Amino acid sequence: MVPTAKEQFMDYKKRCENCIIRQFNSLRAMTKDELKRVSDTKITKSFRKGEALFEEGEKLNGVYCVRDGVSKLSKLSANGKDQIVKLATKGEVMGQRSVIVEESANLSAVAVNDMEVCFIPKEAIVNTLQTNPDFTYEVLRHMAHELKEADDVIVNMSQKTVKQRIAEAFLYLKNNYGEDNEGYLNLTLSREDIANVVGTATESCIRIISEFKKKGYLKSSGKKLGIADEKGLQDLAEGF
Amino acid sequence: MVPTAKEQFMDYKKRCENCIIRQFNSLRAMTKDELKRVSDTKITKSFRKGEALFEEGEKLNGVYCVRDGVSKLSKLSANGKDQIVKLATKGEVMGQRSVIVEESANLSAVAVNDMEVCFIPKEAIVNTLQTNPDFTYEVLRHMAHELKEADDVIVNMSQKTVKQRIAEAFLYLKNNYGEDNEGYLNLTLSREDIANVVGTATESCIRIISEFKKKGYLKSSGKKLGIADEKGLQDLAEGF
DNA sequence: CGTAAAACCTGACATATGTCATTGTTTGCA
DNA sequence: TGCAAACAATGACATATGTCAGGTTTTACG
Repeated sequence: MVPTAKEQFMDYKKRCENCIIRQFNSLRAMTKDELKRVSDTKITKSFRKGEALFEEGEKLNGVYCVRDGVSKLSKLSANGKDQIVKLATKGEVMGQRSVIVEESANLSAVAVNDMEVCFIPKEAIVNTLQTNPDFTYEVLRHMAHELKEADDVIVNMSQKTVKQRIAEAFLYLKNNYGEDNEGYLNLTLSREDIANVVGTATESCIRIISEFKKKGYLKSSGKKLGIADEKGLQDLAEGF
Repeated sequence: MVPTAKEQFMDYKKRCENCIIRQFNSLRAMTKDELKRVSDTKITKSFRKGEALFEEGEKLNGVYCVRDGVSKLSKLSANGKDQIVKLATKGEVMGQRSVIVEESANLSAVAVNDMEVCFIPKEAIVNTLQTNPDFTYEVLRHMAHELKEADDVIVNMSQKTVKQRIAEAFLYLKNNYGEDNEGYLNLTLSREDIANVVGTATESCIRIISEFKKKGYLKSSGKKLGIADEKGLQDLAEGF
């Protein structure tokens, strides 16, 4: 009945109070007690590449905190195409918005690669929102930041050409997910996913990537892609 | 020295506590005392059509609460075109985001028609955010709603054709600003503004509006435009 | 009232982008 | 290991949209 040292250590690591991830999101504004409550109700889940964490229109009973892997948040448009609105990575919390306004999910979340996430039932969140103003304020600041980013995306989507947006997408991937020691991007998205991020047809996306490779902006090795001429891509994204 | 009855009435109307507008925004979550403080520091300002309330990049020292008129919130893109991200009407508060995250404004606000607004210095807002959780939560809910709308705009912008977006824009104008008793839209935007809302060239916008008139979706009388076939426009916007 | 500026309109044309069809290439899995 | 399914690539073509250039009409204002 007495837990072994190893068991104790595993338990320790699984507690939200000790989770490093939390430092990167609004949960850092929670008190020890609140975190304890969250930790007691949370469920760790795994998703394989391609699996959906939740679907557009679904009622969410909690939020998802990403421990590992990347998820795409997308919405199906009337013409049958998926538009990827955002990528969520380690440390990010998905589904906050829906839980706060008590609406069903506006976006679907699908794993881009294998993921490990913590599902936190909404009671713990709503409860804290009602009692801890610091937490509420932190969430508010975060949402304000997301809103700004969304506005910027709107401007890019409507004013930049597909070529510019694809160039930007690659710069984004490098800046947010980094590259390996040979200069290839750590996060590899399919051409279709990239097309869905920038809002274009897959074929157009493929063509432009090929062109970028030919012109020396991008390099490839097997399935991996890398940025060969960052300055060039930046100029392109700016419209030169 | 003793105020007349009329003066007293005017004073009464000018107080935030008695302002009907407030019912439509987060300020309704403020306490009597907080509203009193806001009312004591607020400044009523008028702007004529075309004047800027504030510009992108400017440090905002407060928020703007719209009492009358409409403002366009836009951002200049690299190619020199203005993208209108949002229209703000009676009851809406502009600049909240910037004040909350203490950043300079991400968008410019320009009066679409003559406006009357209340400028509320940020101290009153920040103060209330720190002391009144209900208010913070209300602002949070509002921002969450705006974020959802922004995500939807992203999807529309990247997946719908210009024609669909223009059709949508007119439906939006009707639903949000209504029409007069002859069926003409209450809010008249220039073709250029409409083009900047849907993210297209002014000429393309003009051409499509002409086409809509020819096909009987829209009607016009002088400068005013009206919706002649709502169902038709809806079908068009959906992609039929 | 008259004039300049702004707004609106239209045509001709170039270009970007989407669509469809086909083929080659990689991947995952039995 | 080999095969089917997913992914990537490419050509041919249609179409949507932007650009430039030149008009007309409306509006603002001295």
